[in-house]
Amino acid sequence: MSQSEKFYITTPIYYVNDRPHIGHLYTTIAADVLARFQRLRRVDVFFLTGTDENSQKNVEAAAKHGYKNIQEYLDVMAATWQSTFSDLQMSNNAFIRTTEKRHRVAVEKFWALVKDRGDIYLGEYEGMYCTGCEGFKLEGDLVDGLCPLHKKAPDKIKEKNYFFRLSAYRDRLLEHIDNHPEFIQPITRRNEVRSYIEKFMEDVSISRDVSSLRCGIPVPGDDSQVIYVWFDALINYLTGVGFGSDEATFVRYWPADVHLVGKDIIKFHCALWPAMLMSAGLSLPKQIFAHGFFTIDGEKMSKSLGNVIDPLEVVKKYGQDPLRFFLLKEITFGEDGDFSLKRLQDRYQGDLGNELGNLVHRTLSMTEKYQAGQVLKGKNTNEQNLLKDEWSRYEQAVLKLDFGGALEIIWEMLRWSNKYIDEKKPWVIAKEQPDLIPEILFNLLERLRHVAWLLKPFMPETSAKMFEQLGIADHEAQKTYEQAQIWGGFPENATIVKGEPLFPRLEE
RNA sequence: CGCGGGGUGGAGAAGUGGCAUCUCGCGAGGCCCAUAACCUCGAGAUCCCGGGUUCGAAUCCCGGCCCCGCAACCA
Repeated sequence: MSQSEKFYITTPIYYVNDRPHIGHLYTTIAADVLARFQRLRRVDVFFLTGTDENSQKNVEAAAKHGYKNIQEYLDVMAATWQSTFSDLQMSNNAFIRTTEKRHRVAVEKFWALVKDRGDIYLGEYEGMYCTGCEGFKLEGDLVDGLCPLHKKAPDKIKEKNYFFRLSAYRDRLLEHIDNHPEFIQPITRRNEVRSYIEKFMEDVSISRDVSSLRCGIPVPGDDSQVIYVWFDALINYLTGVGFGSDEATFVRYWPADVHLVGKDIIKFHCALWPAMLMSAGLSLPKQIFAHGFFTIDGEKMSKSLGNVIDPLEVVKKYGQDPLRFFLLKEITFGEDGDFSLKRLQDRYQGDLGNELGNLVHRTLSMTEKYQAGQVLKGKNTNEQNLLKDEWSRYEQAVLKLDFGGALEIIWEMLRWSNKYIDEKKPWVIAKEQPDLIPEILFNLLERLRHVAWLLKPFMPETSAKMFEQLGIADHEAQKTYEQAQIWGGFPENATIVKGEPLFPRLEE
């Protein structure tokens, strides 16, 4: 927990063939929470996200949107993604685009390392190519030997490609996975990857004929070939921290502490990528954590169904914190789940409005009413630490990426407070034993101070508002993570600023 | 036998060898500081089915049934 400790976290880089939807935000928000949590602990964080621009998909999207110049389209879309993330106050330190010069330099450097190792060879890629799909098909894709989409037989095509000797790393990969249980999480993904490596993994083609691909980084020394998108894309994690351009930064942050990915791309991240790194003689990321996918009201999210949710629309109505809260509380991180605006509404009103917002509001109201807004310490105030092990349980949950569990601990604290008010009945005490009021209110306010701290990574706006309303924003900003945890740290004679309820009821 | 996820009170989920948990909803009561918010109590579950292992299974094993992803935009 010092500045010498570092934490490097990444999200996948996203295709820019469309605008960001709620699923992209899910991954990015999770990474943002971890980044903010580590910063809270004063760890030196590097949080990277970005866009994958050397993809045929993007070329097609550019054409569809009427762009003649692909780069122009990529620039517009990359800007859209960046502004969406910044509108949602993602705290990434950098945003990588794979069409940047520095990335090309990094990829070339990486290619050379792998080539020097002897892991790149020229081979022949033989496949069934459907001209309708403009893509290769596998046996299993075909129905009666025909492309199910275009109802015609694919052409057999032979193409010269460069191959990466992936299979040579089978044993080393399995050994690494077995010796590092934390490497692939959750466990179910580890098993999945393990069996893939053991039974199916083969050498992979890592280039394409330039004539069939109108984008990408040329193979060094062979302009007739373009580097395959995944081989190029994975290297972004190196480029982002300076590989090939800023050695000091690279040495500082690599290897990554966590690659956050969706469950669809684990094979690339857990097999291909580590093997590439082994080949290049670089160290492996410490962990790859795969989250699940969610459906929308029980149905798969898809453009054709028209149920794709624009995060900006949700944020416009509820604010970004409720969205963050919902995604991380409602859906167990690492498993599949379901997103529903109805349940988002329920949680907004229940968990946020009633349990949290109303608690803050009623506590502040009583402080105003009984103590003219002043925070006082009662005689016994500091002698009873009313916290147990919330901070350490919370910390352990976040480190396991059990976001729901971490939030649950905070909500236990809120329920404790609501119950405490009910049992203590300050409105009675105020009349009968007014000298006991300061202690009761202090216990409530102090607990809210802790809650505001714990909410910081999850709901940064709400946390900031709470500190403001409690009248301790400046005071708390001076504290270290360790100081914040000490019971009784609420400054005496602070003046609360009641303000508006945190999560006002919304018209349906 | 392509790969994977899942089936837990009315709804949504957690739990993955030891008294079945949480949220919402429902019923009854309490409270009046508060955003008709808060607190308490209650009803409601053959933990998909059938075998097995075990002192003990929602949890492990075997066999079924059913749902859902991936192979087509899509984290």
